[in-house]
Amino acid sequence: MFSTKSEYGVRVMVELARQAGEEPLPLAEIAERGGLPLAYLEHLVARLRKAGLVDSRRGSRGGYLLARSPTEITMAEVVEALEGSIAPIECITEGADGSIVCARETDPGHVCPTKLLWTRVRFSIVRTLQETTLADLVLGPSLPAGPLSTGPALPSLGAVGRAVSSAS
Amino acid sequence: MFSTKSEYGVRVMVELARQAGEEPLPLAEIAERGGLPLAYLEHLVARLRKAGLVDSRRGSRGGYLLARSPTEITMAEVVEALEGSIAPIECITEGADGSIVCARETDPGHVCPTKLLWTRVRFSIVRTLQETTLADLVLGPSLPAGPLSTGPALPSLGAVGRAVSSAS
DNA sequence: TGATACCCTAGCGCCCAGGTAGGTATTCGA
DNA sequence: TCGAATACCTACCTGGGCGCTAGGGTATCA
Repeated sequence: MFSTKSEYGVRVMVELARQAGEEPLPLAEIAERGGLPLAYLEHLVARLRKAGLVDSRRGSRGGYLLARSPTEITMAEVVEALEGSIAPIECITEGADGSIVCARETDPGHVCPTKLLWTRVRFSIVRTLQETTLADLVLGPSLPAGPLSTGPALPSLGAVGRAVSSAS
Repeated sequence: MFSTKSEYGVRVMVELARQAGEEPLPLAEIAERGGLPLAYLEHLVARLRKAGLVDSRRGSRGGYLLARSPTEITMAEVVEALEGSIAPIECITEGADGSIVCARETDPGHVCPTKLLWTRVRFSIVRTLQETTLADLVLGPSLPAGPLSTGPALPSLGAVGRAVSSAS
């Protein structure tokens, strides 16, 4: 699924959001708070900057700031900046015109029977990422266990064969 | 994202669904039709069999059949059987009781600010996989662009929140 | 009795996520 | 004016896992 690029990158954004309106936050500070490797964060924050999600101030007393209000930054932007693109499976990509392209449908006339599935999955992921803003994460625990948050139940999943084997 | 295990495995299931009710379908036949490596498919179909999704007949004139009707087989079952678990990111797993566990929340009291995001994403993926049955893929293009399909529109946030909360 | 097909275990190569290293450029405070 | 602090850049390394192969064994049918 999503790599640690997204995991770390989102954490960086959350830290910056908590700093909002104040002085720029040095990356070393973020790395220390989260126990994350500084040198690696530099790569990630570079992507965020090129995507226009954060601004930077060089030199002493420098650091990073959000380029916009947390309410105007969606997780879709953040994750796409970090991962490069959002695709549930390799054979599915988004064309320049926004259409979904399946690598298995090279020769026209042959329809990929699984395209419907991956298109649906991709759509639901993108929609969720677009509907979640940075502000949602910062407000975080204040939410009284929101509709999508930590609820224990995934009702029918338990009925789905043996429930997740990897987690103990 | 999902690996080719899911990609190939779902294709195998679709081929079996198309054969439904008839004689068992040899794996070599499936491999040839899809241009997929036979020896690799054997690993995948073994998982599907252990998950109770397909039945097998050994010997000459043998092969594989669906264990149930295509309408009763969800993609959540198929993907979970193939991938082992469904998690958008490594630090998120599903506990035995169905609750979502975040590896970053080891010490109690410390709340992971990104858990909300990954929980939402995971939930939307699982829901989509559960709502899509094997029959949907076999019928394929006959569907008039269902609610989750390729439509460009992005509905409002509130709608999804409530829809999901009712499911739990 | 052979041919067909499922079934199991072991192992291998390549790619890349994840991280390190070392340098340069810019800004601030004293 | 200097040096500390910080962003910014390029190159490199490394382990693990995905995707696949190899080579058997075992059940069933003609």
